[in-house]
Formats: sequence, structure tokens, C-alpha cells
Amino acid sequence: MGVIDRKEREKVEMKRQILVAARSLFLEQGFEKTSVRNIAEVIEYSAGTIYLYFKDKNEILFALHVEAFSVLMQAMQAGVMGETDPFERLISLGKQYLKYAFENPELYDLMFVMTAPMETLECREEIWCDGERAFETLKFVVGDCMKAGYFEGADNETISVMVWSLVHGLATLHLRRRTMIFAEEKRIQLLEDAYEQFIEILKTYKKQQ
Amino acid sequence: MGVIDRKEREKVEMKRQILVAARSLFLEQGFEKTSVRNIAEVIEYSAGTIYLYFKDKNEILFALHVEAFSVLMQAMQAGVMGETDPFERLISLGKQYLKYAFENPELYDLMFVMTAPMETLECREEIWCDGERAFETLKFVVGDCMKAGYFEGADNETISVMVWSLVHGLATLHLRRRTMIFAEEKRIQLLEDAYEQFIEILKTYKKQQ
DNA sequence: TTGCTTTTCTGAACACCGTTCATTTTATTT
DNA sequence: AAATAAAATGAACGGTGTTCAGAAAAGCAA
Repeated sequence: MGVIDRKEREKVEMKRQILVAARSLFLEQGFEKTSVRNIAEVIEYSAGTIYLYFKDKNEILFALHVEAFSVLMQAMQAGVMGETDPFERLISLGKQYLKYAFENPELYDLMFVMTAPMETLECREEIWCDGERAFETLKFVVGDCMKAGYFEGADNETISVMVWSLVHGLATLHLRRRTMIFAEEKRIQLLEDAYEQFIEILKTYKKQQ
Repeated sequence: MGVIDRKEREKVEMKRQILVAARSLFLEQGFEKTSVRNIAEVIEYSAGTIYLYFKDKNEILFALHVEAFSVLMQAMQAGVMGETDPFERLISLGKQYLKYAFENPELYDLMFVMTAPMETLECREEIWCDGERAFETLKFVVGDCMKAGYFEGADNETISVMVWSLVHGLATLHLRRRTMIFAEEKRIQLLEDAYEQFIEILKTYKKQQ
């Protein structure tokens, strides 16, 4: 039966088409302001058809979520592989994370800021797995730093949460326009400086007794 | 003409009523899920009436925004006044900020995360003024720390952005449920530890040459 | 108190939203 | 070619933010 194979392919292709259209619209005008009718219009189908391929609007977001995490993981892996020194790896990891956030603001939002789909899909383990894997990568790199003598006497997970919070804070303050209080020319510089400063402080940390 | 005075008072009172109802609903079920009709129902007026007192739904949010900042500023001032040592002041400032965020999640969201009203009200200088004043407080405290010998050779504004980013990161990761990847019992502890660890690292920082 | 004006409020209407489902169209099998 | 199965439609439902003509209430002058 080649027919059901083709049907399967067509179904996958249709899903892909919907996701491509949805991603483009979400990136352009955000999730809330994009309607299912908008997506349907782009792919030249009726709105009802969308519901033959996705349970609801949130499920579309969820599918993009999975995609987005795979791209971030790749970027982070590249950051780790690009350096050999443990601490340089950590620096690079943070930079890749920030780069991803700034280059994919709507996707970053979806992964680390949005709550709408989270409430609906609270039960979905898969969603958290992606985030957990990314965090494990950070913990691994921090662990290597500790073996190399950094963060003496500190707890790996605590340090990791701290690092994550800092880069996430930098990313969201900017993406959500809260750096508007600074002059436009120096906004980016200020964020970069803050990251550099944080790294500098991290590097020189030695436990006091 | 005592009449127009009374009318003025009644207008103010009505606005207050709307804001009280709106805040309660926003805190309860969020901004997006609260409709103008919901607010009208609570104050027992028709939906159209709301528009005689506020230009649109965003303007209601904006009014609450002003209120919320004044409460945060008070909490931060309390943090500063409660300590005499400059570095202890910085520690307390951050704690007050985090306390506010966790105790007023929807308001914190409104002040530092939401973009919806920001886009509509991009021109409104007032919105940024509030944020700027809060940041100035942080800069002031960091300045005192530097006079006392902390953050040797660093830039005040850079340090302040770094501190803000860290606490904002901690707050938003938790408020937006991203700490779900950790066991429920240790989530709060992890955030507190991360903050303590950050403070510890800050305290011991001395410029290397 | 009566009539007139101004202010306040309503509720229907508009154009949109996410979602469902009977019906029609299209594709496949017999 | 007829019968069956799958896919797509588009109208409908109950919701949204917002507007506005007209009703109701309040204030004022005679």
C-alpha cells in the first residue's frame, strides 16, 4: 500500500507548512496577535483545516517549542566544542545563549518567558525535558570549571542557576524593552559589559575563610 | 460651584473603583484573560461605561503600573534604610526586590515583563521614568559600595545592570515557571542559594592585575 | 414645579477571535 | 461506474475590544 505511505508524507508535509507559516507570523507579530485564520490564509486553506492537523493553537506553539530547543542546543554545543579550556567554554556557552536570544527573540520568548502554553500543557513532561537537557549542559561545563579550580567550595547547581539567571535576566530585560531607560547607542554595549564584568568577577572568585 | 467639585470627586472615585476591580481580576486570572466586560460586571456598570473613564484596556494597565512602581520604590527604600553598611544595603535592596516580585507576581510581570502595553504606549515618557528612578536607587547604593572599596576599578552602571539582571533573571525564571525542572521542595532554596552565592562572589571581588 | 440643557450610562452593533461540526468536495477502493 | 473513505469547507457559537446613537439621570433657569 504505497497510498497510505504517501498520505502519511502528505500529512507530515501539511504539518510542516502550517508550522512554517505559524513561525513566520509568530516571529512577525507575536503569538497573541496571530490568529488561526491568519495562518490558514497564508497556506491557502480554511481555518477549520488547521484543526485536522493540530488540536489547538497552543499545540502549534508546542511543536515550534521543540524545534526551537533543538536549535538552541546546537548553538550551545557549538559554544562548548569551540573551546578547550573549561572556563572559556563557560564564557562561550553564555555568549551563544545570549546570541540565540537576541537573534530569535520570539522563539526565546516562547521557550523561557511565555506562560500561556505552559499552563495548558503543564502535564507534558516533554516540554521540561528540553529545558532540563539545556541546563544539564550548563551544569556539565560548570562542573569542569570546578575541577579546574574555579568556584572553590561552591555547589555546582547553585552556580549554574546563578549563571542562567544572569544571562536570562540580560536577555529578557532587553527583549522586553526595559533597557529603554538607557540611551539607544549604549544599550547593547551595557549588556555586553555587564556580561564581561560578571565573567571577570566569576573568574577571580576564591573562597575566603 | 460645589457641584463640579463633587463631580470631579465622583469621577476619581469611579476610576478608583475600576482600578480596584481590574487589579483584583488581573492578579487573579491575568491581563489577557480578563475582559473589559468582566471588570464592568464587578463594578455593576455596562462595558461601555469603562470607556468613559479610560481610553482603552491598556490605559487601565498603565494606571496600575504607576501604582505598582510606587509600592516597589517604598519596599526598596525600606531595604536601603534598614541597613547602614553600604554592602549590606545592596544585599537588602536585592532581597526586597525579589520579595516584591514573588509577592506581587502579576504586578512584577506588568512592570518588567509585559510588552503589550509598552508597544502601545511607547511614546509615554512617564512609564520609563518610574523604572529609571528605581534603577537610580540601585546605582546610588552601588556607588556607596564602591566608595567603601567594593568593585574596585569597575563601572557603576555596568555593575548595576549586572545586579539588576541577576535578580530579574531569578524572579522571571521562577514566575514564568521555568524552575519546574527542579524538584518542588528545593526550588525556592535554589533561588535563595543562587542569590547568596552571587552576593558572596560580589563581596570577594578584587581586581586582578 | 416645569421645561431645557448637559452629563452619564446603556445596549446594540461591528469586526474580530478560537473552536466545532454538518455538509460538501475530493480521493480511493471495489 | 458506484460505493466508500478521507479531507476540506464554511457557517455557527460564544467570546473579545471598542464605538456610538439614543435613553436615562442630573443640573439649572424661570
